Amino acid sequence: MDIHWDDYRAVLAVVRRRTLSAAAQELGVNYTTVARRIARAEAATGEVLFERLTDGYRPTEAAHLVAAYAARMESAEHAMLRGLSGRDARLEGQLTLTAPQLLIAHVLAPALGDFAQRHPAVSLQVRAANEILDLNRREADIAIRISRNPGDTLKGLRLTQQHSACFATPEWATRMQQDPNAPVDWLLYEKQPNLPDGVDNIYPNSRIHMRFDDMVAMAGAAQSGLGVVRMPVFLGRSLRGLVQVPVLSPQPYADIWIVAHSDVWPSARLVAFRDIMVPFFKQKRPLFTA
Amino acid sequence: MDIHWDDYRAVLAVVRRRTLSAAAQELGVNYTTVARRIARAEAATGEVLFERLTDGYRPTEAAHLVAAYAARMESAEHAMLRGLSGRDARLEGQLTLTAPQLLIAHVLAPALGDFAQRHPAVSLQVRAANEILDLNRREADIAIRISRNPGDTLKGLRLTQQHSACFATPEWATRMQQDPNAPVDWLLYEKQPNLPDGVDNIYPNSRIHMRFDDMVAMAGAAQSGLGVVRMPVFLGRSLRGLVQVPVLSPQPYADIWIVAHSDVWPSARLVAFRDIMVPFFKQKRPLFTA
DNA sequence: ATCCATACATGCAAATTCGCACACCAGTGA
DNA sequence: TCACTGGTGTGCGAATTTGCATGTATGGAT
Repeated sequence: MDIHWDDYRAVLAVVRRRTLSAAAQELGVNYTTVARRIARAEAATGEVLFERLTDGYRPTEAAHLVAAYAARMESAEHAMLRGLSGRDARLEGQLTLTAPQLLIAHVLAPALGDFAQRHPAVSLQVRAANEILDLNRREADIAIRISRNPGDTLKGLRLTQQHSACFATPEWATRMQQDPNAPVDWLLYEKQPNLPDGVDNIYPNSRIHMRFDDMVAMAGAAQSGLGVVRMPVFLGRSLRGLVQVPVLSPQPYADIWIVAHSDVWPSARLVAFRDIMVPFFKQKRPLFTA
Repeated sequence: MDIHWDDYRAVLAVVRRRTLSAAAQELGVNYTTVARRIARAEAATGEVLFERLTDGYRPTEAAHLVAAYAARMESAEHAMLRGLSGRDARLEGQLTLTAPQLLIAHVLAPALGDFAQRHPAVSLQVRAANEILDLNRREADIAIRISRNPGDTLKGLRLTQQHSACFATPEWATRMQQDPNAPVDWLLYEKQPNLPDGVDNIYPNSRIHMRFDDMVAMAGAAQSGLGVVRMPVFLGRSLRGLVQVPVLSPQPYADIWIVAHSDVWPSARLVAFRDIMVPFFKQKRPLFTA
């Protein structure tokens, strides 16, 4: 058996990324190295794994087979790393947190500072991602998420419930209070593409003014007076220049969870992190609810 | 991620074999290389994986964890290799067969010669093993086995049924025929440690003379006149100087199967091999049954 | 038509990895 | 006691692997 397991990994990377260069970037090596590993893998398996095209490597059926099993090997590796991480009793090294940008900026920051101060040997890496990172693949060790349930293979604690409400500049608020028939411009978030329930009844002249794929941008727009936004109350209350608009009562919003893969959940670093976050959110609860 | 997958493989090998040297042999590299890979794995995982003792490496708990997942990676690799092998349509390269020593020697040989002649580009490797090789791990591609069922994850065809009977030198046969009360010495095979059913009634002066763990040795003993042996009829009929002893009627014996892992089953080489073996055994069937 | 970005192939020098030789240690049997 | 076996650690030169620089091809934008 004269094949390196890392050669399988190269096949997997090229099947995924379709070019040597992209695969090389993924693997953190030079692309010529990837080319050579592919060549070795082909020699060892006795199969042609890729068609060399001018715009990339096109995987053959055999390469897909190899890649499928290499992916299994990779997920075994991830499971191993999670297992090692989970039984790690040291309060040192790295800890990667992912959380929504705005939650970090407006709520979490002091708690993170507290954690860093209490555990100076742990270097905290914060990934303020809009997308959901894959905790299986250890893109982060732990996540704070706004969602209805913690996730599938993940373990989680509910940090707090939340309400949402509608916010805008004081001018909008006054206008809406004085004349429900005045036109109301709404700013909508991509992921919640409809007007809040009941708005049409109370403000019949509502219109959808803009749609955003980004909360920060949308909040900025609201602050500039472009319209009314439904958002979690913690956010509306934290943003300078916004007030809650009347009439529409706050509604339940997705809860805030702290989640991690069950394998890494017991690690000392995560225990320490939760020990700070849970009381922190308990104390901050009024900020999140109406 | 700066760890080589082959380092995991080194950890697995050392956990299995307990010494660097043995692991190195398993991996086909120098033992110093294994030592260095272990060191790298420890650096990468941040865990102490082995206690360096004077008589070997003693795995820590962390090493067992790593090894467990590395074993998963290994079995994924084996599955991959089986998959590649199974879709291989070429009638060239290597084909490893395992079968019981005596079956090869006394029955199979001409069929193997036939195969080699018809498919000269396939180099047939024969492993006449007494133990059962692991087809999952590709210790052989295909096996001919004497057993009651083909096996668990394996696919198989029944080549023939079999009978067993009792054989000895003609002297024994004559003596037993003339005087059922004469003492009869039996040679027993380790795996069938009791006298054949009914023997005590017919030959009340039977005694267990010797036990063997090896069929070849036992057959040789029978040929030298040391006693009576129950064996498959094909074997008794093939061995010079033995005759079937009277009175005891032939009994059903475990069937002969040709088995392979279902992944490799469809490969051209295995198809070709079965295409020779199946008719061969059909034609030879009288040899196996009473 | 030309330029540019992006892809792969290849030759060569640098860096890394590997195997060998030797040193050392512990246990075992003569 | 002493040789011997079977284990590990280390230094050094050889072999392998890697990265860089350069060359070539192709498709799209100007």
